[in-house]
Amino acid sequence: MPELAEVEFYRKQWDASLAQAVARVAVHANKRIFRGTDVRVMTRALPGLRYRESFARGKQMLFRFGGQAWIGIHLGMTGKLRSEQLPFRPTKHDHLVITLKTVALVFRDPRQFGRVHFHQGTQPPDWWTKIPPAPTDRGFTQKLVEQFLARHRRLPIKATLLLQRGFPGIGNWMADEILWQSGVAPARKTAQLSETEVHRLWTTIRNVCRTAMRTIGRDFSDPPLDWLFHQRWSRTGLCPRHKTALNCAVIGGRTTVWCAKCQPS
DNA sequence: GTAAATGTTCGGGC
DNA sequence: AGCCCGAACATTTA
Repeated sequence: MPELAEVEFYRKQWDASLAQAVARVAVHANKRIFRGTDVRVMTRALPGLRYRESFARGKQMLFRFGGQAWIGIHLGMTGKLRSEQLPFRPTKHDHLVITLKTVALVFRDPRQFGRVHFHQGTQPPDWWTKIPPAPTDRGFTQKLVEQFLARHRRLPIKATLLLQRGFPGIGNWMADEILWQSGVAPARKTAQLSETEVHRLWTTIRNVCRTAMRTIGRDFSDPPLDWLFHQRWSRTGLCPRHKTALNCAVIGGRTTVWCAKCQPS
Protein backbone atom coordinates (compact mmCIF):
# COMPACT_ATOMS: atom_id res chain seq x y z
CA MET A 1 0.00 0.00 0.00
CA PRO A 2 2.90 2.33 0.15
CA GLU A 3 2.64 5.99 -0.76
CA LEU A 4 4.32 8.93 0.96
CA ALA A 5 2.80 8.51 4.43
CA GLU A 6 2.82 4.72 4.45
CA VAL A 7 6.47 4.77 3.45
CA GLU A 8 7.19 7.07 6.39
CA PHE A 9 5.38 4.68 8.72
CA TYR A 10 7.27 1.64 7.46
CA ARG A 11 10.61 3.43 7.65
CA LYS A 12 10.13 3.92 11.38
CA GLN A 13 9.42 0.24 11.93
CA TRP A 14 13.12 -0.45 11.72
CA ASP A 15 14.22 2.38 14.03
CA ALA A 16 13.49 0.65 17.34
CA SER A 17 16.87 -1.01 17.09
CA LEU A 18 19.12 1.90 16.13
CA ALA A 19 22.78 1.45 17.11
CA GLN A 20 22.64 -2.34 17.20
CA ALA A 21 25.22 -4.20 15.12
CA VAL A 22 24.33 -6.56 12.30
CA ALA A 23 24.79 -10.19 13.26
CA ARG A 24 23.82 -11.74 9.93
CA VAL A 25 21.87 -11.14 6.74
CA ALA A 26 19.50 -13.65 5.14
CA VAL A 27 18.14 -13.12 1.63
CA HIS A 28 16.12 -14.82 -1.07
CA ALA A 29 18.90 -13.83 -3.43
CA ASN A 30 17.28 -14.63 -6.76
CA LYS A 31 14.08 -12.68 -6.15
CA ARG A 32 13.16 -9.79 -8.38
CA ILE A 33 13.54 -7.16 -5.62
CA PHE A 34 17.32 -7.58 -5.86
CA ARG A 35 17.49 -6.83 -9.60
CA GLY A 36 20.51 -4.63 -10.24
CA THR A 37 21.99 -5.33 -6.80
CA ASP A 38 25.00 -7.47 -5.97
CA VAL A 39 23.46 -9.48 -3.14
CA ARG A 40 26.71 -11.22 -2.29
CA VAL A 41 28.56 -7.93 -1.77
CA MET A 42 25.74 -6.73 0.48
CA THR A 43 25.54 -9.81 2.67
CA ARG A 44 29.30 -9.81 3.16
CA ALA A 45 29.64 -6.11 3.91
CA LEU A 46 26.89 -5.67 6.52
CA PRO A 47 27.80 -8.02 9.42
CA GLY A 48 29.49 -6.09 12.23
CA LEU A 49 28.18 -2.69 11.13
CA ARG A 50 25.77 -0.78 13.36
CA TYR A 51 22.37 0.35 12.09
CA ARG A 52 22.75 4.11 12.31
CA GLU A 53 19.86 6.04 10.76
CA SER A 54 17.05 6.04 8.24
CA PHE A 55 15.53 8.50 5.78
CA ALA A 56 12.49 8.67 3.51
CA ARG A 57 12.00 10.83 0.43
CA GLY A 58 8.85 10.32 -1.57
CA LYS A 59 8.47 6.58 -1.90
CA GLN A 60 12.17 5.87 -1.43
CA MET A 61 13.88 4.94 1.82
CA LEU A 62 17.55 4.91 2.76
CA PHE A 63 19.15 3.12 5.71
CA ARG A 64 22.71 3.75 6.83
CA PHE A 65 24.87 1.05 8.40
CA GLY A 66 28.24 1.90 9.88
CA GLY A 67 30.03 4.80 8.25
CA GLN A 68 29.68 3.88 4.62
CA ALA A 69 27.12 1.19 3.85
CA TRP A 70 23.64 2.11 2.67
CA ILE A 71 20.54 0.12 1.85
CA GLY A 72 17.93 1.76 -0.36
CA ILE A 73 14.44 0.29 -0.36
CA HIS A 74 11.39 0.91 -2.51
CA LEU A 75 8.26 -0.91 -1.37
CA GLY A 76 6.64 -1.32 -4.77
CA MET A 77 3.00 -2.32 -4.55
CA THR A 78 3.02 -4.80 -1.67
CA GLY A 79 6.25 -4.21 0.25
CA LYS A 80 6.31 -3.79 4.03
CA LEU A 81 8.99 -3.31 6.68
CA ARG A 82 8.74 -4.62 10.20
CA SER A 83 10.86 -5.60 13.19
CA GLU A 84 10.58 -9.06 14.73
CA GLN A 85 11.79 -10.40 18.05
CA LEU A 86 14.38 -13.15 17.99
CA PRO A 87 14.40 -15.95 17.24
CA PHE A 88 12.70 -15.15 13.95
CA ARG A 89 11.88 -17.64 11.19
CA PRO A 90 11.29 -15.88 7.86
CA THR A 91 8.48 -17.16 5.66
CA LYS A 92 8.04 -17.29 1.91
CA HIS A 93 7.94 -13.56 1.13
CA ASP A 94 10.40 -12.28 3.73
CA HIS A 95 13.09 -11.68 1.12
CA LEU A 96 15.51 -9.63 3.21
CA VAL A 97 16.14 -10.26 6.92
CA ILE A 98 18.85 -8.31 8.73
CA THR A 99 19.39 -9.84 12.13
CA LEU A 100 20.73 -7.44 14.77
CA LYS A 101 21.50 -8.13 18.44
CA THR A 102 17.92 -8.36 19.69
CA VAL A 103 15.66 -7.97 16.64
CA ALA A 104 15.36 -8.88 12.99
CA LEU A 105 14.68 -6.16 10.41
CA VAL A 106 12.38 -7.66 7.79
CA PHE A 107 11.47 -6.60 4.25
CA ARG A 108 8.52 -8.58 2.94
CA ASP A 109 7.16 -8.17 -0.59
CA PRO A 110 4.87 -10.81 -2.14
CA ARG A 111 4.59 -9.23 -5.59
CA GLN A 112 8.22 -8.15 -5.72
CA PHE A 113 7.62 -4.85 -7.47
CA GLY A 114 9.77 -3.36 -4.73
CA ARG A 115 13.52 -3.03 -4.89
CA VAL A 116 16.63 -3.21 -2.72
CA HIS A 117 19.75 -1.19 -3.52
CA PHE A 118 23.11 -1.55 -1.82
CA HIS A 119 25.62 1.27 -1.87
CA GLN A 120 29.04 1.78 -0.30
CA GLY A 121 30.62 5.19 0.24
CA THR A 122 30.76 8.01 2.74
CA GLN A 123 28.05 9.88 0.82
CA PRO A 124 24.53 8.69 0.01
CA PRO A 125 24.06 7.23 -3.47
CA ASP A 126 23.43 9.40 -6.49
CA TRP A 127 19.90 8.20 -7.17
CA TRP A 128 18.98 9.31 -3.64
CA THR A 129 20.48 12.79 -3.88
CA LYS A 130 18.74 13.40 -7.18
CA ILE A 131 15.19 12.80 -5.90
CA PRO A 132 13.30 16.06 -6.53
CA PRO A 133 11.57 17.90 -3.63
CA ALA A 134 8.60 16.00 -2.20
CA PRO A 135 5.34 17.84 -1.40
CA THR A 136 6.35 18.00 2.26
CA ASP A 137 9.65 19.75 1.45
CA ARG A 138 10.36 23.49 1.44
CA GLY A 139 11.52 23.22 -2.16
CA PHE A 140 8.13 22.02 -3.41
CA THR A 141 7.09 25.41 -4.74
CA GLN A 142 4.12 26.37 -6.88
CA LYS A 143 6.55 27.48 -9.53
CA LEU A 144 8.15 24.03 -9.62
CA VAL A 145 4.70 22.47 -10.04
CA GLU A 146 3.84 24.89 -12.84
CA GLN A 147 7.05 24.04 -14.68
CA PHE A 148 6.41 20.33 -14.33
CA LEU A 149 2.82 20.60 -15.49
CA ALA A 150 4.01 22.54 -18.53
CA ARG A 151 6.06 19.52 -19.57
CA HIS A 152 3.06 17.19 -19.54
CA ARG A 153 0.40 19.29 -21.18
CA ARG A 154 -1.38 16.48 -23.00
CA LEU A 155 -1.48 14.02 -20.12
CA PRO A 156 -4.60 13.68 -17.92
CA ILE A 157 -3.88 15.51 -14.66
CA LYS A 158 -4.40 12.24 -12.80
CA ALA A 159 -1.54 10.62 -14.72
CA THR A 160 0.67 13.68 -14.20
CA LEU A 161 0.23 13.53 -10.43
CA LEU A 162 1.52 9.95 -10.47
CA LEU A 163 4.85 10.90 -12.05
CA GLN A 164 7.46 10.59 -9.33
CA ARG A 165 9.76 13.10 -11.00
CA GLY A 166 7.28 15.83 -10.25
CA PHE A 167 5.41 14.52 -7.24
CA PRO A 168 7.62 12.16 -5.24
CA GLY A 169 5.48 10.09 -2.90
CA ILE A 170 2.10 10.64 -4.49
CA GLY A 171 0.40 7.40 -5.49
CA ASN A 172 -2.98 6.28 -6.69
CA TRP A 173 -5.17 6.98 -3.68
CA MET A 174 -3.45 10.28 -2.87
CA ALA A 175 -3.86 11.49 -6.43
CA ASP A 176 -7.60 10.78 -6.28
CA GLU A 177 -7.86 12.45 -2.87
CA ILE A 178 -6.01 15.55 -4.10
CA LEU A 179 -8.13 15.88 -7.23
CA TRP A 180 -11.36 15.45 -5.29
CA GLN A 181 -10.37 18.01 -2.65
CA SER A 182 -9.26 20.39 -5.40
CA GLY A 183 -12.45 20.01 -7.42
CA VAL A 184 -10.53 19.00 -10.54
CA ALA A 185 -11.75 16.16 -12.78
CA PRO A 186 -9.03 13.51 -13.22
CA ALA A 187 -9.35 13.15 -17.00
CA ARG A 188 -8.76 16.83 -17.75
CA LYS A 189 -5.59 17.53 -19.66
CA THR A 190 -2.93 19.24 -17.63
CA ALA A 191 -2.78 22.16 -20.05
CA GLN A 192 -6.48 22.86 -19.58
CA LEU A 193 -6.20 23.83 -15.93
CA SER A 194 -6.67 27.50 -15.07
CA GLU A 195 -4.20 29.43 -12.90
CA THR A 196 -6.68 29.27 -10.05
CA GLU A 197 -6.98 25.52 -10.37
CA VAL A 198 -3.22 25.04 -10.43
CA HIS A 199 -2.91 27.12 -7.30
CA ARG A 200 -5.66 25.14 -5.58
CA LEU A 201 -3.99 21.92 -6.68
CA TRP A 202 -0.65 22.96 -5.23
CA THR A 203 -2.22 23.96 -1.91
CA THR A 204 -4.26 20.78 -1.71
CA ILE A 205 -1.28 18.57 -2.52
CA ARG A 206 0.61 20.04 0.39
CA ASN A 207 -2.35 19.80 2.76
CA VAL A 208 -3.19 16.20 1.87
CA CYS A 209 0.43 15.14 2.22
CA ARG A 210 0.92 16.95 5.52
CA THR A 211 -2.27 15.54 7.03
CA ALA A 212 -1.51 12.03 5.79
CA MET A 213 1.93 12.23 7.42
CA ARG A 214 0.38 13.23 10.76
CA THR A 215 -2.09 10.34 10.73
CA ILE A 216 -1.04 7.39 8.57
CA GLY A 217 2.61 8.35 8.73
CA ARG A 218 2.62 8.69 12.51
CA ASP A 219 0.90 5.48 13.58
CA PHE A 220 -1.21 4.27 10.66
CA SER A 221 -4.30 5.91 12.15
CA ASP A 222 -7.11 7.03 9.85
CA PRO A 223 -6.95 10.29 7.94
CA PRO A 224 -9.96 12.65 8.43
CA LEU A 225 -13.28 10.83 8.16
CA ASP A 226 -14.59 13.20 5.48
CA TRP A 227 -11.80 12.27 3.05
CA LEU A 228 -12.51 10.39 -0.17
CA PHE A 229 -9.96 7.89 1.15
CA HIS A 230 -12.61 6.06 3.17
CA GLN A 231 -14.98 5.73 0.22
CA ARG A 232 -12.79 4.99 -2.77
CA TRP A 233 -12.00 1.34 -2.04
CA SER A 234 -15.49 -0.09 -2.36
CA ARG A 235 -17.72 -0.15 -5.37
CA THR A 236 -20.53 1.32 -3.28
CA GLY A 237 -18.56 4.29 -2.01
CA LEU A 238 -20.29 7.69 -1.85
CA CYS A 239 -19.01 11.24 -2.24
CA PRO A 240 -18.41 12.47 1.33
CA ARG A 241 -19.89 15.85 0.39
CA HIS A 242 -22.91 14.92 -1.74
CA LYS A 243 -23.57 11.35 -0.56
CA THR A 244 -24.02 10.40 -4.20
CA ALA A 245 -22.42 7.54 -6.10
CA LEU A 246 -18.81 8.02 -7.15
CA ASN A 247 -17.52 7.55 -10.68
CA CYS A 248 -14.89 4.94 -11.37
CA ALA A 249 -12.80 4.48 -14.52
CA VAL A 250 -9.28 3.72 -15.63
CA ILE A 251 -7.45 7.00 -16.26
CA GLY A 252 -3.76 7.18 -16.91
CA GLY A 253 -3.67 3.40 -16.66
CA ARG A 254 -4.92 3.33 -13.08
CA THR A 255 -8.26 2.87 -11.35
CA THR A 256 -9.57 6.34 -10.65
CA VAL A 257 -12.47 7.39 -8.43
CA TRP A 258 -14.08 10.83 -8.50
CA CYS A 259 -17.32 12.77 -7.90
CA ALA A 260 -18.90 14.28 -11.01
CA LYS A 261 -20.50 17.09 -8.97
CA CYS A 262 -17.36 18.09 -7.08
CA GLN A 263 -15.16 17.63 -10.13
CA PRO A 264 -16.96 18.80 -13.29
CA SER A 265 -15.40 17.98 -16.63
C1' DG B 1 -12.08 -19.27 -12.91
C1' DT B 2 -11.54 -14.16 -13.49
C1' DA B 3 -10.45 -9.58 -12.34
C1' DA B 4 -8.08 -6.31 -9.79
C1' DA B 5 -4.63 -4.64 -6.54
C1' DT B 6 -1.81 1.91 -2.77
C1' DG B 7 4.12 0.92 -8.71
C1' DT B 8 7.66 1.25 -11.85
C1' DT B 9 9.98 0.18 -16.34
C1' DC B 10 10.41 -0.90 -21.02
C1' DG B 11 9.52 -0.70 -25.98
C1' DG B 12 7.29 1.42 -29.72
C1' DG B 13 4.93 5.23 -31.99
C1' DC B 14 4.73 10.06 -32.77
C1' DA C 1 14.93 14.40 -27.65
C1' DG C 2 10.75 14.35 -25.22
C1' DC C 3 6.15 12.90 -24.60
C1' DC C 4 2.56 9.37 -24.28
C1' DC C 5 0.54 4.78 -24.28
C1' DG C 6 0.17 -0.02 -23.17
C1' DA C 7 2.23 -4.25 -21.77
C1' DA C 8 4.99 -6.55 -18.50
C1' DC C 9 6.60 -7.84 -14.03
C1' DA C 10 4.59 -11.81 -9.59
C1' DT C 11 1.34 -12.95 -6.22
C1' DT C 12 -2.71 -12.71 -3.47
C1' DT C 13 -7.43 -11.71 -2.67
C1' DA C 14 -12.31 -10.67 -3.77
